[in-house]
Amino acid sequence: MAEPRWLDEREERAWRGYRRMRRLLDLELARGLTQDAGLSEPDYDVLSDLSETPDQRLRLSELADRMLWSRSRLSHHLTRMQQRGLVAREECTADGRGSVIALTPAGRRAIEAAAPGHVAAVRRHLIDLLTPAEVEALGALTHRVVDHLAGEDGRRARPATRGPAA
Amino acid sequence: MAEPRWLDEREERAWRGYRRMRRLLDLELARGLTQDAGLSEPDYDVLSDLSETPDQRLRLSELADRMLWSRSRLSHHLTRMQQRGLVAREECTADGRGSVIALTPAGRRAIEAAAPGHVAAVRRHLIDLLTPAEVEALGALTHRVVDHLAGEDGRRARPATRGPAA
DNA sequence: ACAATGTGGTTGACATGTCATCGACCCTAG
DNA sequence: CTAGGGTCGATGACATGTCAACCACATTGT
Repeated sequence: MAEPRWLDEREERAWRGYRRMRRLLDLELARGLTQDAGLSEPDYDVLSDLSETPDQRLRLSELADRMLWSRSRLSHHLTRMQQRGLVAREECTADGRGSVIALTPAGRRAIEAAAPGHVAAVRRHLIDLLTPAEVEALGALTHRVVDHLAGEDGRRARPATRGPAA
Repeated sequence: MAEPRWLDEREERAWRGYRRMRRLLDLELARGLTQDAGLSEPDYDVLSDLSETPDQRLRLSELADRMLWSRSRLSHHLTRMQQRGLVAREECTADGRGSVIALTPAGRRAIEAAAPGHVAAVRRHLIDLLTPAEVEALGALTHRVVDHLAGEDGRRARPATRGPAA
């Protein structure tokens, strides 16, 4: 691999734009969330995924898989959220090792309070700046990349250690 | 703000896709970098920005601004990179407070060794999966978002404290 | 039944990022 | 020239994420 195909001007522009957008958008959304809801983005994601579930509760590993987090990270984060009363750990009847994470009433209140402002921010700083065609293209392109990464070589890219690669 | 405009199906798809892509792509690129160059993504970014500069050196705050990092974060990170011999801190003749960050020979070797593989990975996992039209669209859309965030309300979204917004 | 092995989750040590603060220095007004 | 106020960068305390064990339980084969 002496000389690879470097990025041409357009590709470079897309790549740099992506990185910059990533950073700025993150800062802005995080700022909004903490400011008017006292939540971090990770907090929001956890609460959001939990609240979308029929029973308001999920096995830790199920939640970790959905979020693409390592179990370790999630466990640490849940400990902190639990101390703030946003979630609760329950025993798993089906599997003695397991841990079921449940949204508490306070957690539900927090996500319901945060969601409108957060969605509005996502619109204001991203979605509403795009044409319908661009929204469509972004959806298509990101899903293609995700499928690619989750497929073929995706086993290596997982946060959790699950690969049969030893 | 009782009931905001929630995201419709397409918007939701784009937003979720973006978040997932973000996470998976990051994991994969970071994995590649550490594996075959012993660098983290932040390391790579620092070295990359430094190496693109005519003199291989930049003022700390100039570098921080380009990277959209806080000076504090950069200072901490540079301390670690300095200990590994990748960069050096030099005194700034023009401003006694200032600090000039220089790429060391080892740093240059590291970035040159890492770049081909990294670019190849960016191609393999992103750019080459996109049609030319999508590359173009991604460039356009990200830049529009960046301009929006860096402009109007961008002063608030900066990592460094610089805004006259008090 | 029970050893061997695998999996779910937690934990501690450590790497990294954030925030507030500080000392050193620059700049401008008087 | 010098006092006041700002900026540059470093630092310490703390929040967060990663990695490698580890324990408890489940599962499998015999």
